[in-house]
Amino acid sequence: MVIHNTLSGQKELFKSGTNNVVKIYECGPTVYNFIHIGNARPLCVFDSLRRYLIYLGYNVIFVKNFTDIDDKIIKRANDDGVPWDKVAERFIKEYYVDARGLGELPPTYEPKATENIPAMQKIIKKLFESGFAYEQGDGTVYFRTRKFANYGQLSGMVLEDLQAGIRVPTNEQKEDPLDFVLWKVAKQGEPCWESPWGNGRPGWHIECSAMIDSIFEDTIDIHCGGHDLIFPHHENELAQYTAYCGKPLANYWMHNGFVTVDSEKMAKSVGNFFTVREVANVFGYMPIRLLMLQAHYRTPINYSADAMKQSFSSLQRIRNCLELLREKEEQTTELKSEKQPIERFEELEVLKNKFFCELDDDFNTSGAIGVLFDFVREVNSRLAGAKSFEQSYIGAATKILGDFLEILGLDLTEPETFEDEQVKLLLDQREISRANKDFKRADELRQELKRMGVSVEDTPSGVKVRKDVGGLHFER
RNA sequence: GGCACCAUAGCCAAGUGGUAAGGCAGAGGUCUGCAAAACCUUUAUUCCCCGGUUCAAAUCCGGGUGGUGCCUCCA
Repeated sequence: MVIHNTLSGQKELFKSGTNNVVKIYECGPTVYNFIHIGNARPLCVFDSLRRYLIYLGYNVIFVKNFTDIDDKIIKRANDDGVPWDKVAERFIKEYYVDARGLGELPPTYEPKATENIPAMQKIIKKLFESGFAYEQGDGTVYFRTRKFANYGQLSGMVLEDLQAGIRVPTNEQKEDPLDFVLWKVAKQGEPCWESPWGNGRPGWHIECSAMIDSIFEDTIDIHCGGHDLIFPHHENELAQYTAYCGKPLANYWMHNGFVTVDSEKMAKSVGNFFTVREVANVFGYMPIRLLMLQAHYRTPINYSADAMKQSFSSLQRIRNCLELLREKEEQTTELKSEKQPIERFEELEVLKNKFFCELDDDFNTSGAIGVLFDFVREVNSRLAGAKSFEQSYIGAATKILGDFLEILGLDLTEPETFEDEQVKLLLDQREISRANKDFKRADELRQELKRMGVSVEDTPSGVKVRKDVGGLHFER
């Protein structure tokens, strides 16, 4: 497998650590709000990467943190009039709802910043000893950026070309405008922890370095996150970690492209964001996941309600194929009592190999999904034309398709349910009309159901009901 | 100013030297009471523009055009 390493700017052959262990760290959310569609992208992409590595037989240790102390959390707490830790607690809970909904496997470890303060202080102390850290009068501690020779190696930035303060006013306290905060002095009424430099709280960048150090105790294999984290966040993490222990922080750096709205970055600060929750309430979680994986992870994705509809419809095609396989499977087991061993079918094996070739090339999920649809066509056409059901073919196809979906994290097992009494009533009425050969009335009822977002199919094995994309409206 | 990135059909989107995957939407056909699903056929003589290299370019090189991100909040 080759992956694009931000550090080198090139695709590199992926090599794991000893004993097939792969250590991955993803920068997790700052928990001050619901996650938005943009946040969903690294979540889906790197979860699928993890799933693929597991499939390949690696022992993956996956760590994702919660930034549970931060300016924005404090602000939200003040705005809402609740304690800051209650804000964090609340949105961690909400995060879990969305993360599990999107099909993320629970990370191996989910450290919280507030539970790793000693680990951060340990690093800062060491940086003081080696002269990389300095304290200003009020108790704020900074990192001496220019002392770290390789600063800029990840982002390709050259110190002289950086325009400090172009976006945020520079701080006069710093020796150099490019220095960044390791430890912030506590302001009146803000949460704080004791430290040798007085009461305060950690800077943002130190959190991740410290959590990686305390959990992995060594260079990790893959560090991933959004493209916007390359500079300064990951650059700073890398600098302070290497200054601290002399080792690289990660062997491979992977960064996903943005989700945009009208070609503009989706961000909470811009206000053009859609939360995962509100979109999932209309379309469901899996169409969001498919949308995230349908483009290569490094290219931008433009979010729109139309894109969600397309994704929803695409997913139905896969779901139909799964259901077809399931139905045929049920029919065959009636004919044959003994399970046959899974055979290999040349045409299926070819597609299976193509699928993995795509993923092996810088985790090209877009190409892989293209192969998945080729696979769906192959299965559909084979089963549609089959006079007698071939149990071994169905078994093989079900297994391979199941593996594809497992790797992509697309869970289509949940049946679509219609608890609506009105829907049930109309369906019953339609069946009565059909039984009486009153097809005009039956067709009217089908039209009415469609307007309600329910599509009705008459099949030899009975009436099939499902959500209709025409019934999905996303309004703000 | 520096760094990074993007432009492929009505829409979404792979493809980085060998003659344009896949999905959605549309059209015609098979099947169906009619539909739907599924299958078959069909939808880009061409990949933002202009040069160049090559037997061969969406792909490499040079120059444009349009758009985006980062430069201490950000996935």
